[in-house]
Amino acid sequence: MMTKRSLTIGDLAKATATKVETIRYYERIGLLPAPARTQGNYRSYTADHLRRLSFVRRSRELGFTIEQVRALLDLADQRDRSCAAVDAIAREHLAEVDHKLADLTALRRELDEIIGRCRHGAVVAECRIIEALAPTEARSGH
Amino acid sequence: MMTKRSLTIGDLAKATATKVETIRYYERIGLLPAPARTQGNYRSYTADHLRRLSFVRRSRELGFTIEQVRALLDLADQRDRSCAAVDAIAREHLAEVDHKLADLTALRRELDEIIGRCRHGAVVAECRIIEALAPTEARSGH
DNA sequence: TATGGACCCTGTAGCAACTACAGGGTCAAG
DNA sequence: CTTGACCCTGTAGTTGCTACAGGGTCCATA
Repeated sequence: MMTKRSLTIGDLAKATATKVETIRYYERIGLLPAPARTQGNYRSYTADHLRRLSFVRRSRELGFTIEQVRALLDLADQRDRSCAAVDAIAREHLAEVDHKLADLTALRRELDEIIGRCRHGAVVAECRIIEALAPTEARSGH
Repeated sequence: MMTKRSLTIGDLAKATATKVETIRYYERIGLLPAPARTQGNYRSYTADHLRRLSFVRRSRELGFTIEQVRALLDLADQRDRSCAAVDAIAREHLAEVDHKLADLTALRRELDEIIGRCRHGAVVAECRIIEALAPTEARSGH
């Protein structure tokens, strides 16, 4: 297959499953270099832009923050530097993900427990879910 | 123990581990009713406010959105209505949490796999993590 | 009585990471 | 030559707060 000489912002959007507005946003915050313009002032992207945007999107999918992506891009550009810094960012992110997973798992358990308590008492006044949400010492009635 | 007649916003903040600004924010968006004011124009809260704010905080801790909390509060106020709607909101939220958990678990696995690939090749040019972030068809070299 | 510090007030701007307009211009097909 | 799909800039909205700035109030102590 042959590669197109240049891409419009719409082409790039389609190729990376990104919204046009998001691409412009990435340019504004300096994550994607500003491309050349056509006579009509349209952005004209190259294969390099496509590579870079693909990298950004993949990293974002994996939950890296914009700042982490920025750091990864900087590192990726310095091809003679040690890989250790890249590893560190990825491991740090993994730790964050593990933390979130633990939080979410605990929350899930609690929510499940609360829902399980629901005896489908006819009315809200006897609803065990509502009771569970109202902290003990603030509960009315007793 | 005896209950105080009224609470300042600071008292309420301490009692519910909420920032003062957050309480004012809840009032602004209509989640907490505007309390009476003192001569000096200070907010003067009652035990009802404390109960309601506690409910809000607990719900937020469990990951309900503001709009869900609003719905739960409305339902909690209509004490003669069926408990089914409360149950529905809670179950919907549980489904969302499960979905997030699944996403995060998949992401974790992928991230772990990518990091595991790192052979600590001396330089970024050979970094398997960077390679993994650059999608296959956009990878340079082949 | 003055004053200091802790508290309170309003209003607005900032955060992350986009998304969604409004109000235009450009371009290719028919 | 017009229609419709695309592109442009700039700004405001989203969620759920948080953080000021620039004031006012209250109370205890010197």
